Formats: sequence, structure tokens, C-alpha cells
Amino acid sequence: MSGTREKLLAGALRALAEHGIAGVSARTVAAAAGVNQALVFYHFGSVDELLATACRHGAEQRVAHYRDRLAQVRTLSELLALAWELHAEESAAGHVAVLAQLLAGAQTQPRLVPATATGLGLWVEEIEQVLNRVLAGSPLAEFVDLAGLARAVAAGFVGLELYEGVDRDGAERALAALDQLAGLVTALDELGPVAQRAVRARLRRGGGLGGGL
Amino acid sequence: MSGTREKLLAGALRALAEHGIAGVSARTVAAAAGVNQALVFYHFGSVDELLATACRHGAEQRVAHYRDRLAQVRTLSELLALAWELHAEESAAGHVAVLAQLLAGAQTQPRLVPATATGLGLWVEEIEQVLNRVLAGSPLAEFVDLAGLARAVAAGFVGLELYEGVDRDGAERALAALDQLAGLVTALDELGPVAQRAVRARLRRGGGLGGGL
DNA sequence: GTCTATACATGGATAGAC
DNA sequence: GTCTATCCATGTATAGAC
Repeated sequence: MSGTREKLLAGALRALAEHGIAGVSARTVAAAAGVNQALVFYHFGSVDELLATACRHGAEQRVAHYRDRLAQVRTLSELLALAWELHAEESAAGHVAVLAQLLAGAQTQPRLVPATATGLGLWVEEIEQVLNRVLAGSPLAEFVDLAGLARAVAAGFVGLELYEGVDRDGAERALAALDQLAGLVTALDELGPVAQRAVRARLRRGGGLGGGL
Repeated sequence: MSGTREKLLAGALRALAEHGIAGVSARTVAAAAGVNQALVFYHFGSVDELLATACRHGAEQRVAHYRDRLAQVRTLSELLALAWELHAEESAAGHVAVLAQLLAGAQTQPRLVPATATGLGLWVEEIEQVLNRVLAGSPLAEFVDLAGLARAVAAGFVGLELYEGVDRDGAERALAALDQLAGLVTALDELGPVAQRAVRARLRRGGGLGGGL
């Protein structure tokens, strides 16, 4: 058992948050874990393999930490409130930063792709379930692919985290604007049948917007 | 003049796209630029300084490349169509990837913060102007801070780019969902006065959603 | 399983010839 | 301004003692 594996996994996440993907190495991770550098290779074979394992491990922990609270959400307003809460908590603890760094690394390191896809996928899965439950029967679910929306939300969180790192005020304005936009959508969702019918009619005419994809 | 500076700036962007922030070095950049490694330090003093300069330089080029097309946009639908077009072009050319890598690096490298903030800021500025023009007098501008929305859009682009690198299909679903959501908002924007009044009344009651910020 | 020691490669940075 | 050569720090990975 020895716990060294666990120390290394935690150390990898800490080192990623502190030094970024460009600054992690067997030595920095081992230092953060308080163990000998050679043990990285004994237990995981390579630094990348350790990072990949730590990614899955960390994402599982974080998602599990919110599963109960997510399961209790019943309305769109509650979901948005929890989303801001979750963002504040996870961002402050550096967990979003870790995911962002791993995603950046995965862009040019194929060995990191499966792990980061899985890590982000765990969040997507959870968000998707909540959206499906909360928006069941809503006009929103009628016109928007909720699985796609869940993916956009997860990716958006990562982008905002990176933005926050270089412009905190700007990121707060962005969050506030999204809050207002979400309020708008919620209002639409709670409209009376007359107005909803008008929106539906307009949407049936236009369909999506048919962008470049 | 010598053009070596320019070669290095272009080489830095190429190296960032190919090797990521974790893989750039004076040697990889010089190789991409086709010049001697020592010239990085002669012209820029350090690798970080070169990356920072390349970031501003690249962002200016890219924004200038779209300024005309952005200036011609008159409606929200046109804006969204251009947005997807822009995303497809810039993403394919690796320009969004460069910004994402620099943002990731800036999280733990204070020396990169001003340059990346400026680089992303150029995009934000442009987006903000278009939003203000296109949504002037619209109910959307009434309830959503457009400057904040511009920042959210820019950050979202970066997040989607990173997500696309690990899950192309997922990213396409996300974009499609955003397209649908944008269509919904457009529909709202184009509603008749009766429905708009209902939305306004609902919003005045609820205000924003008052999240964790 | 863990430590020390070490090999070997890569990267930042500078000196000095041209 | 550019190139070669080089120093030194850091990083990966392994061997072998404990």
C-alpha cells in the first residue's frame, strides 16, 4: 500500500496547479509529494503516465464531491446558483486550473488525450444528467441539444478559468453577463403559453442559424 | 532590418502551435524560424519575452484580418454566421491554439500575463464593438452587459478550442448546441412587443439570478 | 519499495570570433 | 547581426545498494 502512489497523485495535481504544464517534471512533482524523484518512474513509468492517472483520479474525486448537491437540483435557477458556487469553490482550490493545464498539454501530447477527455467527460456526464432532469418538458429542451449544451458549459468553464488568470475583473464581468443571459433564458422558460407559442413559431421558421459547421 | 526578428516572431507562433507551451524553447523556436538559437537572446533577451512579443504581434495581425468583415455585420444572425466562420478559419490555422497555449502558460508565468491579456483584449474589444452596434436598441442590450458578454464569448472560444483538441465530436455538438441557443436568443430579440413586455416583466421581478459572485 | 548515484539529453544563456 | 562553442542548470531514466 505504502501510500506513495497516492502522495504522487496528489503531488502531481498540486504541481500542475503551481507550475503549470510547462513546469511539471518528475522532480517538481516528487517535491510536492514529499517523496523521492525516482519513485515517479517506479510507480508510473513516466511523468506523462503519472499526469494521466492523476487527471482521471482527480476528476473522479471532484465530481463525486458534488454528486449529492447536483442530484438535489430541481429547477434551472437552482442549477445556475449551484454552478456559480461550484465554479467559485473549484476555481479557488485550483482544480479547474489543473484541468486547463492538462487540456493545454494534451493539445500536443497525444498520450494525455484519453485521460483529459475522460476527466472532462466525467463533468460533462454529470452536467448532462442534471440538464436533462431540470429541463424535462421545458421549451428549452425542445430546441437545444442538451448533451451539446453540457459540453459547451464544461468547455466554457475551462476557458473562463484561463481568462480569469490574466484578467480577473474581465472574468467577473463575463460571469455576470452570463448570469444575466441565463436569467433571460430562464425567463423565457417560465413564460406563459402565449409568449412561448410566439417563440416556437419564430424558431420553426428560422430553425437554427446554420453556421459554418 | 534583417527580417530575423520577424522570422523569430513567426517561428514562435508556429512552435507554440506545434509543440505547445510545454515544448517551446529557444531551440525549437529558432528551428521553426530557420535561424540560429543564440539570436533569440540577442533580439529578445529571453524566450518569454519573445513569446510575449509574438503574442501581441499575432493577435494584432489576426484581428486586423477580420476587422473589415466585422465592420460589415449589421444583424445578430450575420454576427453569429461570421463567428462560426471565424472560428473555423482561425482554429484550422492554429491561431486559437496559440492563444490557448499562451493563456495556459500565463497562469503560472507572470511575465506572460500582460501580453496575453492584451492579445485576448484585442479580440474582446472588437467583439464588444460589434455587439454594441448590432444589439443597439435590442431588448438583449437592456438586460445583458454587452462588455461582459464579449469577454465571455472570447473566453468561450478558447475553452472550445482546448476541448476540440481532446474530443472533436463533442466540440462539434457543443457548437451546434450554442448555435441553437443563439437562435433562441435571436428569436427572443425579434419577438413582437407583447411577448417582449412579458419577458421584461419577468426579468424585472427576478433581476439576475444572483449567483456566487 | 525506497534511496543514492549517475548517465545522458535538453534548455537557457553568454563569450568571442567573424 | 550572426555564428560557433561552451557553461551550467534542469530533466528523464536507470542501476544498484539498502
